[in-house]
Amino acid sequence: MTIIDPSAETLTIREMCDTYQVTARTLRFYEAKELLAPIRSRSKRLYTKQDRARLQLILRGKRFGFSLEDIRQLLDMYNRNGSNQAQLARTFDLGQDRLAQMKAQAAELQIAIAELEEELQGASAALAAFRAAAE
Amino acid sequence: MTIIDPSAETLTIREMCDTYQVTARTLRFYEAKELLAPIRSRSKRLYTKQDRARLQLILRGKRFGFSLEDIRQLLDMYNRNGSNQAQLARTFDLGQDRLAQMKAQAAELQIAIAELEEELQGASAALAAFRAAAE
DNA sequence: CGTTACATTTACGTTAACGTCAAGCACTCT
DNA sequence: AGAGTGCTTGACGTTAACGTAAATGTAACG
Repeated sequence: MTIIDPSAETLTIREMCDTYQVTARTLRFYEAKELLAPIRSRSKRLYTKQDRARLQLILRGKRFGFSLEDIRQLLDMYNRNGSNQAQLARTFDLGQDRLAQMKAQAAELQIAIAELEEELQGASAALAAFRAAAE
Repeated sequence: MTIIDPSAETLTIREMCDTYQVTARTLRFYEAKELLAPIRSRSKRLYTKQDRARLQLILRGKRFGFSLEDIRQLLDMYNRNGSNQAQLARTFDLGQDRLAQMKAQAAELQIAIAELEEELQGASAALAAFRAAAE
């Protein structure tokens, strides 16, 4: 028999919005894209702990510029959804590719940071000269 | 005979496309957005060495997810366009902010890389188990 | 039972960064 | 002169990730 679990730590859509700084539209949009699947209590959405974990992963993915479609596929891996070997192998490969991309991006980013710092050195010197002249 | 224009320090739009792997539409689009300003030889665009340098900066900026509008502002800094102190100071601040953002992004990226690597460890182990069972 | 306060669905609007025609010059070769 | 090619300027189309508005539902409060 299925117990309804009164201690259900579920959040309403509004509580989710406040907690994670997203709009209700965003949550429904993610659901439409099959990134989330909250339970429904008579036409209302209820977000479980798993839903919240998924949302956090989604938001983290977005911070790195991954598309929602990318994220949807990555979520499968994080969930070890790959119940069969072929599926698991595919998501594994996908993760490998992504990892390589991220490392490349990190390397480029380091270079860009160094270059920008150098630029700012020059700008800083120019500013100092200006201020000295304004004396 | 066709003169090859020995002093040709300029490239046509097509040569630019081939050299930098962008479409003509893209180059015209950047021009409309005031990121580029090639000279015109009787209704035709000619790209100078400076134009090419700018394009390279644009493309590099894009690789890091900067918007074209962001890039347009950064170009001002790279060009030391800030002929007056106020302008220079503003672009300098803009660069500072950008640098901070990039460093934060780099830090987050490192964390994400570590996490993803860990995930892949698990997935790899699961795959190995599968293959062993298939023996 | 009416009002207030959110929820939900449906659907059109928005922005960025181009893609994709369409129609017309301007050459150059034949 | 005619044909072909490349370049030009519109101008509408496209995708992602939501925003925003309208119409409707429902739950709790007094």
